Amino acid sequence: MNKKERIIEAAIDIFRENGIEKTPVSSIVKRAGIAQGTFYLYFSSKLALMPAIAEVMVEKTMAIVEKMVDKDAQFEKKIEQFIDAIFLVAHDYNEIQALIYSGLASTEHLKEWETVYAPFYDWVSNMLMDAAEQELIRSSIHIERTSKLMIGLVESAAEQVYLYDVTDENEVKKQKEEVHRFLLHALGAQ
Amino acid sequence: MNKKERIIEAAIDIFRENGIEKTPVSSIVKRAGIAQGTFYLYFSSKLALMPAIAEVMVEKTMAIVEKMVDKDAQFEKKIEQFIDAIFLVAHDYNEIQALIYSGLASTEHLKEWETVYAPFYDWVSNMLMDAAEQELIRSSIHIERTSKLMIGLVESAAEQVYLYDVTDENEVKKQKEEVHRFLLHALGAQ
Amino acid sequence: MNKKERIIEAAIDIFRENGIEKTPVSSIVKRAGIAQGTFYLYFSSKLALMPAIAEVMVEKTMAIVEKMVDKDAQFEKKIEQFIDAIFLVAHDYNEIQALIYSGLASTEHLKEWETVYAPFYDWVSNMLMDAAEQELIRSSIHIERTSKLMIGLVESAAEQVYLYDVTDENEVKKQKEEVHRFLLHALGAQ
Amino acid sequence: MNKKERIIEAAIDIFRENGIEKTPVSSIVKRAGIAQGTFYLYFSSKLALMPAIAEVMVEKTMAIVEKMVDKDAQFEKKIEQFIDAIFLVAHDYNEIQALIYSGLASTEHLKEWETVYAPFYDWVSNMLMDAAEQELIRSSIHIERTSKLMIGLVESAAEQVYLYDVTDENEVKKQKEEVHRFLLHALGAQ
DNA sequence: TATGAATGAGCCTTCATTCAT
DNA sequence: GATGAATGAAGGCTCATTCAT
Repeated sequence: MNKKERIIEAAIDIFRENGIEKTPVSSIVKRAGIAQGTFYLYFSSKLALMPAIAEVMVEKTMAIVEKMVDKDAQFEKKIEQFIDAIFLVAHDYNEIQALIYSGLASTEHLKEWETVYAPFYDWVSNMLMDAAEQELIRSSIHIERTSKLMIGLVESAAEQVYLYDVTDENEVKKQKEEVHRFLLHALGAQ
Repeated sequence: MNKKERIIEAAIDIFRENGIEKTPVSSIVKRAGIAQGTFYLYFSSKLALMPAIAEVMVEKTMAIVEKMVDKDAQFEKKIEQFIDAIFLVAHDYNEIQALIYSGLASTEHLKEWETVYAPFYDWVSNMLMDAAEQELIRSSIHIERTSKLMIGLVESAAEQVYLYDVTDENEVKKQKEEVHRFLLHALGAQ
Repeated sequence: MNKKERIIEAAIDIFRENGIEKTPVSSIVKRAGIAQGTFYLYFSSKLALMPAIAEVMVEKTMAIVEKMVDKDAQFEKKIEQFIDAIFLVAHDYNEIQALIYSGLASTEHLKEWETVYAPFYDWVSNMLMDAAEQELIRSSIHIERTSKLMIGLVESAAEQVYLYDVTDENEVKKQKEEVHRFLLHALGAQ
Repeated sequence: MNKKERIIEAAIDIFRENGIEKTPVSSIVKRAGIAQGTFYLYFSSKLALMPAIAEVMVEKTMAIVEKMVDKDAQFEKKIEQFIDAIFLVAHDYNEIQALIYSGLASTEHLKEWETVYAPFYDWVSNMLMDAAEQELIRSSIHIERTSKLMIGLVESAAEQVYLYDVTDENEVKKQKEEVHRFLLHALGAQ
């Protein structure tokens, strides 16, 4: 693995453990096994790391979603699998997820983040579009807007569960079911 | 206004302007018009300020929501007003909101935050309960869980709009309408 | 002695030993017997120290000049004493002198430096004016300009001697005499 | 042009723009169009570059002086042209000049610098010697010493003008005239 | 209670220099 | 000779916190 990737992976790891603001560059480079100065060969500043991390996080998220959602399943099932996937990501990348959506990172990179997120929004949009063509969801839906609402809903639901160290699996299951029902009704799925 | 309140108000003001991590205690006390050392008479550390801020923020949020949502309006209208209120709060307290939900503040205070948020969840729960009693929403709803989902949905929708400096009022209006439709369907409102 | 003065004196001392660019703030504060952070209570940056140092240096220079130049001596004698004084200062504050005239310090403070130097220029101007009134020097002299030339001449002469670690006292004496003759002729002194 | 020369020229250029201490080796090599490591094939350190620069600077200075001072002109005219030349150099190479005379560069290379400057001192000495032989200047002059005084005088006069961003051409002209008169009298030129 | 000068640990960043290719 | 990625020591500066008054 090249140095740049090692920096990003190391940063994600430590950010998950200690939070972002509390993580000095020195920790990142130590974990990455490189010298302090090397960091700045690849990123102009600590902040410039963020878009790269967001990108990797989106890739990870999409990989999990694509793996868990069965292309050929029924729509209801797909939604269930989608929820499972998002909850899994939220569970594993609690801190990072929070960062990415919180906008706490410098506003200078916000524009880049939209670009970075585009593929994920597109993926959900496509799923909705298929459903719309098959008339499985209500016709009044604006696909792009709704795809974002859907992602926001499920992610915030997952965060609510995991942010407070919920370890009761049953509680998680019930939350997922509630989201599932909520979402299916929202989409007007029969 | 006593010193403690002045500290909190000053902190909220500057956090909105400069972000939280970039706001030193020295700025807060300057704005509050007190001495540096005085801060520590009221808060044991900079971090200990956060729950107090969250509390005030929730109070502000509830004040706005209660003011904007007409108790006697029809359910659909109430939902619309609720969305308007949350969007307004998100617009004015972008950065703070982000903090509160992101859990970026020390995990030590997370428990307190749940307590702090309780009244807001209760308020929404009550609104849903009324609607449930009048059979205005589907019976399969779990009130408490759904109240959180609802808040999460609307807040994330608002953030998606305001995070990226959207100034196009028409765009905001469309987003609100989409959320409205989405939410009414989710609740099974006739 | 208060902290600000201690910083300035410490800085002058270490600058003389190690040069300016090679002196870290940490050395200055250690010598001054204060904490690193305290430095920044009195000077906004390392560079902001320079005008204060220049001021102290000018004060030191003027103190020596005023002490060594006998108000009631004859003009020729006064010039001799003036040269002695400048050579003494140059000998003791080699490095600092170099700094002050080299303009290596940030151009941002150059304007302040002119102000700082003003009293020294004035002092020499007054000496020349007295001589002019008594018709001891040529009438074609522009007092202000010439006072600066005179200072520049003597200081550069002293630097030429001391910059290269000249320890031969006889050599120094001859240089002084040459400057004396050069200067008296330049001024058209009879 | 070979690499060594390219390094020197590049260094002089950037030093003039940004100052010496603020110029990293990386900038020099970039401007010179060579690799970072290549620098150290020609100079053992950044500091070792200084004598080479001084040498080139002296060459440039002498080239300008020799070009501007008319060998066959009258002595008074020659002095005027000499002053013009030094002012021109000071104007163009402000920062570098300062370095060279300030001794701020490592004292380890000071000896070399004297050698480097020798030809310039010799040139002025020769001019004075010619004048002395023709009895155009006072006989009490010690040629070598006076040549250095003369250079010191004119350069400090030029620095005083250009250090403070004087752009008023008339002011510069007056300063030159004052120096001219001052110097002619100092030399006892009829 | 209130003050605010003082502290000093710790962070981000720069940059001269090295060395494997 | 030439390269340029990598190094890591060092420096300027910030800021939460303390404490004598």
